[in-house]
Amino acid sequence: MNAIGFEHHDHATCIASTLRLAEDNCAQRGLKFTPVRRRSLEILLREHRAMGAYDLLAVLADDGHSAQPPVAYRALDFLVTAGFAHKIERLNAYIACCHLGSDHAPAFLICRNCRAVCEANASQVEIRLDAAAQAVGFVIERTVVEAEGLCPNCENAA
Amino acid sequence: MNAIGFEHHDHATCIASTLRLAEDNCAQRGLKFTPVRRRSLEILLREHRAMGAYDLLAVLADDGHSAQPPVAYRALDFLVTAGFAHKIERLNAYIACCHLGSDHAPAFLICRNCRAVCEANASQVEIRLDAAAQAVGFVIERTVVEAEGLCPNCENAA
DNA sequence: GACTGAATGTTATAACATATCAAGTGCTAA
DNA sequence: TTAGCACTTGATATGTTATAACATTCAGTC
Repeated sequence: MNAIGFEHHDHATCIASTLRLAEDNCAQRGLKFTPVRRRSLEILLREHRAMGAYDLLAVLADDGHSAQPPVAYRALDFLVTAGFAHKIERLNAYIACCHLGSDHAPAFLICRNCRAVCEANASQVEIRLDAAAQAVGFVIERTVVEAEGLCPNCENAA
Repeated sequence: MNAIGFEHHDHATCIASTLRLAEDNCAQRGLKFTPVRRRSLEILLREHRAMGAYDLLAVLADDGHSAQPPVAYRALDFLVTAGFAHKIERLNAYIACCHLGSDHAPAFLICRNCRAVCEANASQVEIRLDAAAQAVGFVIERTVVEAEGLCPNCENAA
């Protein structure tokens, strides 16, 4: 399991390359990467932390887009379904995917202080859970793994 | 990892014994197991599935209790904090704990069709996640593990 | 141009959760 | 015994998250 998320990086490049990846991915799969969807992903990437649907909506509104809730929820639904973003259930918030392109089982480390979110790989966790599920005849379709605590920055500050 | 939840059992006994356990537990720890709190746990135990706060509230109201949201949320907060119930983040709902008394890391198998919830033990999952977190300097305080899919009953019905 | 299906616009409302302040309850220590 | 304190409950209001429902637009295709 590896984890990326609390350290700094070249953000402008990261945004641009991820958007391009998403574009290609949509082209391949015949999905429509419309302006609102593209812009929504860009906003999530720029923030690089969990955003509520209404946070996203506010930014979209500043852009001059229609500012009704369904606009944000539809865009988020598209991004999540396409695998470009994840929902953080614990926060009722959304975050751009760090591993776009690779089929993966995400796990999240969520700082309860600053809301920073780090996406890790949970494939091993999932395998383990899957075995337990099979034992009782349960068929897993999706798994949520979210750990809440303190990130290195907040831990040190405390 | 073991899992209890989709099979039948002696429900009346299960409710009574769990309530007694909770009572004893509160006495030991100096917590107040007030009527609303006791009744809330009893309702959750009786349902034996994830209930929304407003579902609980409706039942409390039928009892003649005050029917304002804070009543339900306070009771649920007490039960969750005391370890007598868990919140299912995926459903924004609450369920009575199956392993009352034992300090445990819960994992849930959630049926997307009938909302049945099975509580499993996720201690091994947690150990694994904890190792990954330490690698990036993250301190885990609580872990949410929720798998969504189809329970045996719904799987067979489909 | 007319049909079709997907995406978007718009209004309204459902569902989930908390802030705040007032009032009651039970303990304890002067 | 009663004054003070901590905690619980009552009540009102409001904040936050999410979706239902229906109208409209738009791109692709026949």
